[in-house]
Amino acid sequence: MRPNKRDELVRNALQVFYRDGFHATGMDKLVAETGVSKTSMYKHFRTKEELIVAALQLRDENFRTWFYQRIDALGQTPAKKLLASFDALAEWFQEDGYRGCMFIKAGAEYQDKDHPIHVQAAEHKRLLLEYFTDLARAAGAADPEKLGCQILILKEGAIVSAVLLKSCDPARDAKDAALTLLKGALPGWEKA
Amino acid sequence: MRPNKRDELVRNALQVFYRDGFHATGMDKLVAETGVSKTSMYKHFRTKEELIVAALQLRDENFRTWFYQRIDALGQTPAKKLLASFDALAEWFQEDGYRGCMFIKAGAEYQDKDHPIHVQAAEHKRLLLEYFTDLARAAGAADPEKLGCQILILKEGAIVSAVLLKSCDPARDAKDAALTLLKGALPGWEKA
DNA sequence: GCAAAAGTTTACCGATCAGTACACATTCTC
DNA sequence: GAGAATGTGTACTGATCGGTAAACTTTTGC
Repeated sequence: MRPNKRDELVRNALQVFYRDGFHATGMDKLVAETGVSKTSMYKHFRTKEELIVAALQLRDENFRTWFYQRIDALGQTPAKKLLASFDALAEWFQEDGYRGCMFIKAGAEYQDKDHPIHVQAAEHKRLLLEYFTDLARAAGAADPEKLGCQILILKEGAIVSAVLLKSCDPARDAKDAALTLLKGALPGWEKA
Repeated sequence: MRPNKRDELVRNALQVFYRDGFHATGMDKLVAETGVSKTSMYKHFRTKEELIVAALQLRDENFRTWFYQRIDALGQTPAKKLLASFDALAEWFQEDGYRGCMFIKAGAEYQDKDHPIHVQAAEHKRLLLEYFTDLARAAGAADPEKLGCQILILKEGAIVSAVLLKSCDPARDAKDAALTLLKGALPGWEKA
């Protein structure tokens, strides 16, 4: 097991950054919480920034793998998969440690558009947009770019609302909205 | 001019927090950028946290006042006002200093739901939800709570997407989505 | 079994963090 | 014009920030 400690470090650091935020997490806290010595950390990553980027890359991989798998399991056709996205989101929102989207938070803490961390966050959203757009195209939408973007907007809005609102059910309402959009965009398609 | 410096402090601190973030903004930077001495700051606010809460209260007042005014100017009926929200958002997104929603960022940096800063952010979203729900009710929606929440989800999603996506136009796509939702929710209503 | 790679502990660096103490200046109220 | 707010600059606290140095221990490959 050669690249062991490095991966373990990134995996554990990811949890801490997600739970506590980026600026609020110091390297000393990471030493305490990951069990990896500071010297080792700086042997693998030259700066805290590089460690954050690595954590975001892992998060992107983990999240999209999980998300796509749940969608495939919950929806059988492209159109139904677009809808099923929101069922997957509902499952996520109910998890104990749910704290919103790590990439929205990364973009919020590192706002400079050229900053590597911001770039990494933007790339995650680009990949999701591509995924939804591909599904919309496969479903036969006349304007898959627009429908894909709208589904993404609903997803991001639901994620934010699930953090900051207590009096409504964003996953359900976003899903219903998506259903309405699908009915409008997919002429020959009715009823989920 | 009695309560002068305090308001000036909050007004300037608001700009810095919005531009640079909360954890990333130290009190010394605020001294340099607001021209208010540290001693004075701590005479008005016992902690940095209290200053942030005051800045968020001002931001809430400023933003909602501006937002509601633009909506009233751009839309004449309740339904058209709901649509016009996204025209107002489009104007905001195009501003030079646009850096997303300050309350989403506040909620992202202070994730504990009981934290005063998080509470303040949630309150802002609650007020917006109430506003949209009232408009949906006035427009004659059968389920104004749901429609209001969906409009809010579209708004939050557009705000986030306007920060992290470069290849699409979230304000336009969200507006089109809102139009589709309105057509579905308002039986006797057609064409904006 | 041996050497190199990878990891560890401990102590440290200068800078910055939020927050305070104190002595002095300005301004408002009456 | 006196007293009370309200403001200021400067210097400071102890803690923490990101990052480094050096000496030591464990694991790994061959």
